[in-house]
Amino acid sequence: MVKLRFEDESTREYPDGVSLAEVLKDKDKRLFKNTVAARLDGRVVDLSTTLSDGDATHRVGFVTLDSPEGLDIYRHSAAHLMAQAVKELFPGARLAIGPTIEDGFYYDFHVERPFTPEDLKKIERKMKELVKKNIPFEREELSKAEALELFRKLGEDYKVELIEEMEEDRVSIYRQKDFVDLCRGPHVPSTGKIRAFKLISTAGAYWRGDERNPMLQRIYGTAFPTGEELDAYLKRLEEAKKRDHRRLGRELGLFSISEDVGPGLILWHPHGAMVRHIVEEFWKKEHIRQGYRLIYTPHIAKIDLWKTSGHWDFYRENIFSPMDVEGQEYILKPMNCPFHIQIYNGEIRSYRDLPIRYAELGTVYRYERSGVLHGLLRVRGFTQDDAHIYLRPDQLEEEIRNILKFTLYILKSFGFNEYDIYLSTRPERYAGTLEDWQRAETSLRLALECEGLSYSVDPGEGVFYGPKVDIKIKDSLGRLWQCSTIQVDFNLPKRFNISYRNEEGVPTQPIMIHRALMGSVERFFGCLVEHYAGAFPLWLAPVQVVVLSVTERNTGYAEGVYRRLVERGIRVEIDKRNETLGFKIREARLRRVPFMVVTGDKEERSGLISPRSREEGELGSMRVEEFIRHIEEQNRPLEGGGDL
RNA sequence: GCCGGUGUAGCUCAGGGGUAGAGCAACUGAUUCGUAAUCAGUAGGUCGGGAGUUCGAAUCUCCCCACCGGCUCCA
Repeated sequence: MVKLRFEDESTREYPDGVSLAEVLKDKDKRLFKNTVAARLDGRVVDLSTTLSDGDATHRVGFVTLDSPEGLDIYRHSAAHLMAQAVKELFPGARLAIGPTIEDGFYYDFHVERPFTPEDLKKIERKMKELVKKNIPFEREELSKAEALELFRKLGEDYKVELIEEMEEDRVSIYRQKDFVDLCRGPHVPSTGKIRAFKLISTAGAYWRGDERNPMLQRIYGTAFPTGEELDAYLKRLEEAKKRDHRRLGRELGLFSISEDVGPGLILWHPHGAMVRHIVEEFWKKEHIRQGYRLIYTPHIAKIDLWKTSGHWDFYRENIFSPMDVEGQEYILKPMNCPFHIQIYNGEIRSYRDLPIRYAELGTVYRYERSGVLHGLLRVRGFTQDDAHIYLRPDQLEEEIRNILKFTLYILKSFGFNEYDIYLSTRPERYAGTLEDWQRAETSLRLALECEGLSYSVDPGEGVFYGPKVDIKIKDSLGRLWQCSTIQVDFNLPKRFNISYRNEEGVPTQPIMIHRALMGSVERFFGCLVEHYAGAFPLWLAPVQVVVLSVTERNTGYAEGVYRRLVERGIRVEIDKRNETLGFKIREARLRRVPFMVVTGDKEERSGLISPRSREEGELGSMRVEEFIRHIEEQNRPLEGGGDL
């Protein structure tokens, strides 16, 4: 007999050899349909797992489709289903890996010819056939040697490679009829369990993500418990595309990229430029409040500066080719730091001067490979909201905490409350001493913890010159873009041999911190557009108010109202075209203007105006002064520009 | 850079070997209108660029360029 204790604390006994599926049917038949796996003594296992006598009582639970864990198992099984279909249609295909990802799964194959969109349809049809056949997922455990022999015989050399690197001596495989895959599992009981799925796209992907390896063909797909949920997901994707900053950038007159100018180079149109201007003004004001000194530096400089900094050695593939100036080589700057160092180095610094904080909206140019450009989010010329801080070791911890607070304050001011934080630690090749690194990593960690932030650690992903904290923001399709970055640098101070005089008057090397809060103005603005779906809050809106005349009779009155708003510094436009009010409102709404002011005969007679808000609709009639007060109250960053 | 896809009017898209179409936008005129599209007319394109096949190419082939989705890389 097997003794089981369920999650509801009830216990029951079953005969030896009972499977968890049978247990489930006995325990709760209704649950069966939605259950994909079981939890046995804390491990997630297949429902087909059989139990035999044991001294202890087993703890048993069930994993259902409505849990994230259950959905993940379900999607992983869908990936196997897809692989089975691919193998049936393309017997020469070799299997690589097929994990689940957020919202779906993929599988990588080595094939002679890349998949076409038609192939996807065929594969999808084959998957449906296999679902109808309701083929069981059968688990089998083998020794490593047996597994190697099996996959060698099958010609699955990627699997062989994976097994060879495994540390365990036993591995598990899953079979669906003739299809075999190396897999830890668990899986749903049979293909018939998989109900709603769709293959989304194909893409080339390097084996193990290394471009020196062969390129495999990846198929992305997704699966949901029901067709309705799948449709809802696909619809959500469509909706998200409407928030794409590239689309809104054109529709709202924010920016453009011209083939004649060159890829990755941004033309800021008046509305986009206005938002940028407001963002930059806010940024400067806040930096001055935080004790930064604003500086400006050139766009080109002699190449030697970059040789000294090490960028020419380490970063050359991203630097545009040098240009010849009177026999001297100059380059477009890919980074601002060497300039800031020059300014620091311009005079002798005392320990009393530190920390020195130089901030610049510094435009840099980097050669990015053509396939990686992406609207405003990945470009070849961009403006970093850069700063370099020179400080004594004893100041490191406090300064990092201040920077982190400042960063979060800036992000919050623009409405960003969701982001992913990463701490990247020491890589194999590094500059500076182990002690330096430990101190810097601890400071970064401590700062994150003091702010109560959850973060992931990217071990060994730090830059060679120091550890860093990055904050990434999601775009409308959930892709992450690194914006804020705080990097400790032990390298440049040494390379440029910068120093301050310590208390004994001895030249001492300061630590340098690079930091960008928004990352780059372009990327940040792109994220901002998607975050607000183009509907900027009042303080950022390029046009805050549009005055709408109802008929041509009212033009004069409308102009008067318009002038009064302009005089108060409100960003206002007037629409006195010979169009219906409905038409003008529609246009202003499509432009996401926060306020419209209707001025018709009625208003003219009473000397009032009828404002309409983007969010709340009609606000009723009021005096111009009252409306202005309303606007002025709301015309500020979300945090109100208060103290940190 | 690599894999796949796409490129037709300012925008969204149809057409698919016999020399180009719609809607919206633009322009002109009429209308003078009350909270998401008033009506009518006009104009607008060497079909991304180049080469080739052909009597004839926007359409077929090749090479480039740009964009889109991934991979790699990154703010």
